[in-house]
Amino acid sequence: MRADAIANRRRVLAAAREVFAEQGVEASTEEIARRAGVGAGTVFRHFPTKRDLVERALVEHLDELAGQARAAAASDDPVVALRGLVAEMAEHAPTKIAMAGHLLADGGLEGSARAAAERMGAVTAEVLARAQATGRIRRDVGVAEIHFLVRGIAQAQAFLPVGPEVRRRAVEVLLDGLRVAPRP
Amino acid sequence: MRADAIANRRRVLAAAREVFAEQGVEASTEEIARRAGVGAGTVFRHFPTKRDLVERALVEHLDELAGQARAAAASDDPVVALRGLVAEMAEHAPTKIAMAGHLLADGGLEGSARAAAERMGAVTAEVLARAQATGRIRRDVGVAEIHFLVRGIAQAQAFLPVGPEVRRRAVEVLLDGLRVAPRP
DNA sequence: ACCGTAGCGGAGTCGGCGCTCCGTTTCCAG
DNA sequence: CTGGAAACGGAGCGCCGACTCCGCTACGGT
Repeated sequence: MRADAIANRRRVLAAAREVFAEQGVEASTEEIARRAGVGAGTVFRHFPTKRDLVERALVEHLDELAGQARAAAASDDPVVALRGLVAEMAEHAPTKIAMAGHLLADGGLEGSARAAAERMGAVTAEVLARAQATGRIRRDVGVAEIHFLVRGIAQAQAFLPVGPEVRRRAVEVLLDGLRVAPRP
Repeated sequence: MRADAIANRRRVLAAAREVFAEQGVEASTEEIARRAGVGAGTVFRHFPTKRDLVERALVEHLDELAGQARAAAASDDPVVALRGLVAEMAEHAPTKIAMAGHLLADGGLEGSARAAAERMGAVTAEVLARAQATGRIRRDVGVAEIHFLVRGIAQAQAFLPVGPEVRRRAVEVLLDGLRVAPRP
């Protein structure tokens, strides 16, 4: 592969992530081409369908998130790690969610996207298990519930942007709900 | 207005709600016309733009929800009423959310849709205030946080359908988080 | 430096959807 | 019953976005 082709591919992917974050997955391919400084043809040569482009962008997003989560998992207090993971996901997930939604609406997650999602799930599972081992986090929730709740928070902001305090308090409520609850 | 026109209008609106619930707001107007057993022209005579159709469907949805919420508010225990409201919203809101999202992406909520949303907010505020008055629900959350969290749960299911137990547990976590929390 | 070819650009094609137009049908007042 | 207005149906228009095609550009091995 020629050097300029590699560079262009990278620029297209970067532009796509930018545009998807700003305008959602509905953004036109031409806008991405413009942002990347290439022609539409070039975009389609590197990513034959829009789905391929979204999929690749999602994989990069997920892997970055998983990386951050692994870093958070290194924290001494597993409960703090869980809090950090949830807060991080809640803040940065909206774009990712939109992309996953687009793929799901178009044949379901497949191949690399599914693999990346599973890597992410594995990290979450590890952090959650360690937090539960301290006895301070309720044991009747699993990765599914965590992802569900976080996906919710992320999604909710994507639709109707909301002040950072509201989001913070919402995350707080979620985290309190995850503690081992006193049954009144 | 002629009798058949009134009947057709109702059939179109009913079909629209059905189709939006099944396929999302992206569904084509023609599908709605087919389902209603009328021509495309008829749909557009009653609802000059797709936006009008979505808006009208959303208002009906919101008012039904508000009605259910008012019924729940009549419960003896205000905390039970809050639980009922949250559970109800979480289960039936996905379609509503999608419609609101579509309107927002196209100029924001306006007129009747905004009014209906405010009616819904008023009911939520009342239920929440009464629950907080018992001293069992934390006072640092407002309607914004409640709607935010519920919107999240609704949204999350719309994207990636999830078993009813997962949703139930998620709602449970949310509700536990809303209690006055012991600070460990 | 040279030239074969990988790669590029962007005008053009195709399909889908919102919306319009008008000849035809249906309702109902007199 | 009947005339005229109200309402209907669905072919057609215009636009937009995904994707293709091909003449041109410029990279890089020799």
